[in-house]
Amino acid sequence: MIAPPQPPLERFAARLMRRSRFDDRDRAAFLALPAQPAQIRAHADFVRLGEHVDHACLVVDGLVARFGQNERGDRQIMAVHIPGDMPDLHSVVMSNTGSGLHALAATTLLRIPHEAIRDLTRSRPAVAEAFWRECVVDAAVLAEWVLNVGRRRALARTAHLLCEMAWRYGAAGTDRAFQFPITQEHLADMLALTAVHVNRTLKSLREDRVARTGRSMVQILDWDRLVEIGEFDPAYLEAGRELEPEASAACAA
Amino acid sequence: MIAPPQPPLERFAARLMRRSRFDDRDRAAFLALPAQPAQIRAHADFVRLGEHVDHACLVVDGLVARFGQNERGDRQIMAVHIPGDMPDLHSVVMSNTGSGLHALAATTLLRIPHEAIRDLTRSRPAVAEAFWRECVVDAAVLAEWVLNVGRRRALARTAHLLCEMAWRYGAAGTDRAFQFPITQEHLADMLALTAVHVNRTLKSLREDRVARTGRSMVQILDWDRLVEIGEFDPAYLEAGRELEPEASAACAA
DNA sequence: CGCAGGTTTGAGAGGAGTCAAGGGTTGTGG
DNA sequence: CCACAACCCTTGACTCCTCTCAAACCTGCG
Repeated sequence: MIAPPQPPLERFAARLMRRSRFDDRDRAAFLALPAQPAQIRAHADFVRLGEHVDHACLVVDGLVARFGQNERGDRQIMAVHIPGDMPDLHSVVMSNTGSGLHALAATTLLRIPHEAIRDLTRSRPAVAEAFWRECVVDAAVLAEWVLNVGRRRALARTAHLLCEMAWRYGAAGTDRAFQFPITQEHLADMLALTAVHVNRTLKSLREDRVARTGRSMVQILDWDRLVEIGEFDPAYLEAGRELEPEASAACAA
Repeated sequence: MIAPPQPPLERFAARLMRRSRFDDRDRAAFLALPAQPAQIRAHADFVRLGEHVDHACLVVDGLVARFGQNERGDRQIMAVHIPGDMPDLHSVVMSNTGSGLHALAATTLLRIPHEAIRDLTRSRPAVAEAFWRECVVDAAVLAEWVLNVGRRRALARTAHLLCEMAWRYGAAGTDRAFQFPITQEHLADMLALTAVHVNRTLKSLREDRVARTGRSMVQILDWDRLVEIGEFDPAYLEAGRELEPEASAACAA
């Protein structure tokens, strides 16, 4: 069941190689990974809470959230994954994580069997290290979320999230915009606020001409102020990038 | 600079092998890791915020917190590490994490150079996978902390933390106790509360005869109620343990 | 056109923060 | 062995950020 190299896998390989060094054989072995495409409709939970999975997925297009919930059913989104991310790469070495995956928008995935990934990492140490590093970068984002949710007020917290997403989409800067098709309810689940309070917070950012959020877009009107309000420092997102130190330092505050 | 096998490393090897499979050569290579002991006094930051490190540490004795802080200087503890843990194993593949390490109590460490760990993982895939898995387990705890801080009230949040620590110390159960030498200030930094509110919350647990906290000990008076209040489910702590499914399931709620 | 889902706004309640003071413990030095 | 200092814990009163409940308003779509 070896599939021919697919463009999304090529893109992910390129992404991995920004942070980790692959030789030609690593790259070839990686691209030989079997992968099965899947379409997920918006607002579907495609991995339920606590479910065991035997494959990891790569986001080709769309937006995916990893979530948990308390006993009252209040959801908490713990991570957001954009195209090029693998939301549950961790499941390769720990198959039951107790969290679920939800499509925030219509999403295209590539499913890759755990078994194939394990075989690959056992034969190619550089690939194993790259996957390890991806998981560690995800954990660094998670750590920043603990800080954000725990020690920042609603306004700073919201601004910080917008900064993070803008940065990850490569859209950091004044008068830039990016696709972010989520409801205020979903934002609330990311920020550990209520939808009502998210609404008021976004209103404040809008009225102060800092950022404007719409149905499916976020427009940044004043990047510097957004960074200042959100206490944003992209170091935690860039830390894995020893390989191209010069890249994307241009739009920093 | 190869050191003779040290007891703490032996203990950590045993711990790794609960979750990951090592053969004799993996184990021998692991035990040959060079390690330098270090004593840290209580309440010292031994890795400052944003500092680059060239070694990872193993907690031999004591208690270590990984922390971040907002611009006001409010600290947020993102992880607590007990003897046998490696608080910054992630730094092997991502050397600048933007968080610091703090000794919550007098602590003995073993420092292991990144270079040695990298050499080991490149030659022994099983060890690389074990380290990857350890990082993923840490990330699972981190994800649970996002949920805890984001979606649980002070009482539940505090109870959940006590449950987690009891479980990790192997002291889960009614009328059991464990060493946990931290101040209410430190608890507040873990729970994203103020010390004053932590105090009131602990008072409530004490008065309801659920748990009693002292200077250096936590006594659990009613494990079942503590689990119920904290909505605690140890699945996220046990998920990495495919190798000994029967172990420590006895004290569950 | 009308419905469903999402957004916006208001009013009131409540959980946690802030400020401040007093009381305990622990450790140290005289 | 006592005394003191430092640190931590405890409690009260008040404030304020965020939640809750509720209603009205969009807006895209069947």
